Amino acid sequence: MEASHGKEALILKATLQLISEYGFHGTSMAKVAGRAGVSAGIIYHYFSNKESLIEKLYIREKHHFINLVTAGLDQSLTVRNQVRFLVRKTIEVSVLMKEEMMFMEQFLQSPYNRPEIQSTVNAMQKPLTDVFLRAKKEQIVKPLPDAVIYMLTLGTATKLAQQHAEGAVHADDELIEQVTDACWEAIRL
Amino acid sequence: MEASHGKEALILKATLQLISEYGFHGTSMAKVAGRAGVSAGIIYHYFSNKESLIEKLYIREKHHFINLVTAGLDQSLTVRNQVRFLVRKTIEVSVLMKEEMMFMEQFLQSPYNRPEIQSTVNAMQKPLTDVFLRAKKEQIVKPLPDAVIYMLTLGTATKLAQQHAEGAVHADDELIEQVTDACWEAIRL
Amino acid sequence: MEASHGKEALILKATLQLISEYGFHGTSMAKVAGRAGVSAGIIYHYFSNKESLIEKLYIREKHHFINLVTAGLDQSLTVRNQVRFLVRKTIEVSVLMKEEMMFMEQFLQSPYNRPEIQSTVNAMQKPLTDVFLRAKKEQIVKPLPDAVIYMLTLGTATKLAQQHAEGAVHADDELIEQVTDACWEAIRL
Amino acid sequence: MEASHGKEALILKATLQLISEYGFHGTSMAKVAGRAGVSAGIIYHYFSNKESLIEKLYIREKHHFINLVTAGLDQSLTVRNQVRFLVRKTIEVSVLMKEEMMFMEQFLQSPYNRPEIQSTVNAMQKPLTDVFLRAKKEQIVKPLPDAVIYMLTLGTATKLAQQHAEGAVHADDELIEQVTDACWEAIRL
DNA sequence: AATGAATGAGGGTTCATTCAT
DNA sequence: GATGAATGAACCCTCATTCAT
Repeated sequence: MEASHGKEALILKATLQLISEYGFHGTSMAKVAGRAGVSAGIIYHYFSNKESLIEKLYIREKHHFINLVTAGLDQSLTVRNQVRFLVRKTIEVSVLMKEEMMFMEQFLQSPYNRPEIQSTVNAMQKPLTDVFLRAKKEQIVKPLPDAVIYMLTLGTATKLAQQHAEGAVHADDELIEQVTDACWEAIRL
Repeated sequence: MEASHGKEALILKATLQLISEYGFHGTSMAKVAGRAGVSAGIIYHYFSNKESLIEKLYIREKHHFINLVTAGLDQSLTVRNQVRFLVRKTIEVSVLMKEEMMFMEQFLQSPYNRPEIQSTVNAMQKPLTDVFLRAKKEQIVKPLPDAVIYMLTLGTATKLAQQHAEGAVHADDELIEQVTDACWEAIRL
Repeated sequence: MEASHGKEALILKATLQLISEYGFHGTSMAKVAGRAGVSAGIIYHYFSNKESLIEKLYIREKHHFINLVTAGLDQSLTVRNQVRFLVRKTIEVSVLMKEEMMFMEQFLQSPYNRPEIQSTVNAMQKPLTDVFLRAKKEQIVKPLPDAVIYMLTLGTATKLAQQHAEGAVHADDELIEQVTDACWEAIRL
Repeated sequence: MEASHGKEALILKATLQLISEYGFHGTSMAKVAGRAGVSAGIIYHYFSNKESLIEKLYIREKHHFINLVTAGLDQSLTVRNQVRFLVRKTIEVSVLMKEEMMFMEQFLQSPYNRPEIQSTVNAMQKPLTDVFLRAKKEQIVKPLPDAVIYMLTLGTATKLAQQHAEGAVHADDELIEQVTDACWEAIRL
């Protein structure tokens, strides 16, 4: 019963791995099939084309990522602490989901990215962005454009995980706490 | 002698434009030749292959970028103000050099990037990184790993320019000053 | 027993429609299955392969077509009027059976056509060709090869229907009568 | 000097042969390359894609065909005799250009055919169609739609050549004369 | 120095057919 | 009888690179 969907999952997993390893350019449908242990043709049974395969993978991974980051978000905390929670969690989850993060970063700069996709993602991110909006409304963070606020916090968090993945730094608990501090200092009023 | 370098420059310029417009995947050697107004074959007279062409372009643009950012760096300023100068200048230059920035960002995540190239770049960046090292030594910024310090300042500065290029924000003088502040707050002790 | 033939008929009908709409090249077995509302696999229960499906469809449609054209052929008429009857009827039926005609025309020029199939068809056409043979024997039409006689009459009749289908002409009763005249003039002695 | 164009001609020739032998469906670009003795890639240096290759071939062959048919058309003849000349010549040329005729016939029913192409062809055919228009104006042929007139003459002429190619009849001088007669009888007033 | 024709491997995709269920 | 997932060969096309001119 889940065997029928097993193949679709294998294809998605293989795509994720290959793109994180070799990039979009180095990931052909034939390689995906090979890594997934299926024939090339069957991919088109589950996905209408390469673009659709990659889009669906992106949406799925982004969804998963957001779920992990917002899981355990405690609304009874102060907004300040909710912001810090989200930054810290973004780093932690990004560090753990190395392949997924590399894929998602690459996607953003690939020709597969389209405004409609980011609209979909923005809608999914609402639970997350709401916290930052509230912080701005309560005037505990600077009155900067939303995009700048996210860049200074979640963007930085993601970048730290990238540096960790590249081996440039080691993101242990202490460093994660320090960077969470730094992000907060960047936006606090 | 100059004529021959003229053609090399045309090729590099065409490559830069095309990659910033269409990405690596959408930039074939034939298109480069077409845009540069030269034959496809002659590219291989100046560059041994596509990889080499793109590497040389990256090094050249990075060099140019660093020169522009560090130009006018006043050693008589306080270290704090030198740091702020570099952050502000990084934003300003990045905003002006849109195509170059997009190319360099794409390069970093492309399969053309290699550790040796980043070593070369790191050497070029010494005048720039020295300022940050001094700031750390003088204990006016947090004792974070160098990579993290750069990420929180120059990385953020670059990212702001990207957002500006995408139209997500408008990087006017006021916003540039605010983000420079934010970066400084992130790393100051 | 009837239910099973119902599915076979659906498949044949879908094939006819699709080929008349999109041609042989644009008609995949998957599309046939979709249009017929059956699974792709079941087609191979009724037909051993695509070639066989198309052959059977051709024979069936040709048979149907000949039946319609020869229905009502009155042996008590003069041979001249029997010939004219057949020409007129060929035009009329062809105009009405647009899809079937387009399919049969395409079949003739496709790689699915084979001499054996035309032999089978020729046998079916005997009631029709007999009239022309008698006309030749009675020396009321020119002593041309049979194939030429058919070409000048039935071939032309079919072509008129094609032009009608393409919209190049409008085959109303008057034009049908005129072309019937023309065909007769072409072969009469 | 003509060597550079030699390859384009080889490709066109190979395409013509293969389509006349195996039809559109049986003629892959790889087979064309093989038959022409060139690599598959070079075809796209001369033609932007398969569609363009086939279109250009069709236009070229049609042009050639019309030139041969109208060559030697004597305006000092009576219109009746000019019509007969064109019919006879159409048969003769079609019989000689077997491959070209089969290709052109297949093209008409292929998905590569488009209204714009037929417009282009119609313009080329003007010297030919003008003769028939004059015959209608002089009221020596029936007042039938142009398309029907062409069908009854040139269409039939072409069909005879097809039958000859298939071996159904042998189009010798006598038969050609007889069919020319028949076509004339079909349309004369 | 310079051209652009030529190659051939590899790209994404389609499709007739098979087979476990 | 019936399904539709699965295969794999073939399809059209692109591209970095080479080489005769």
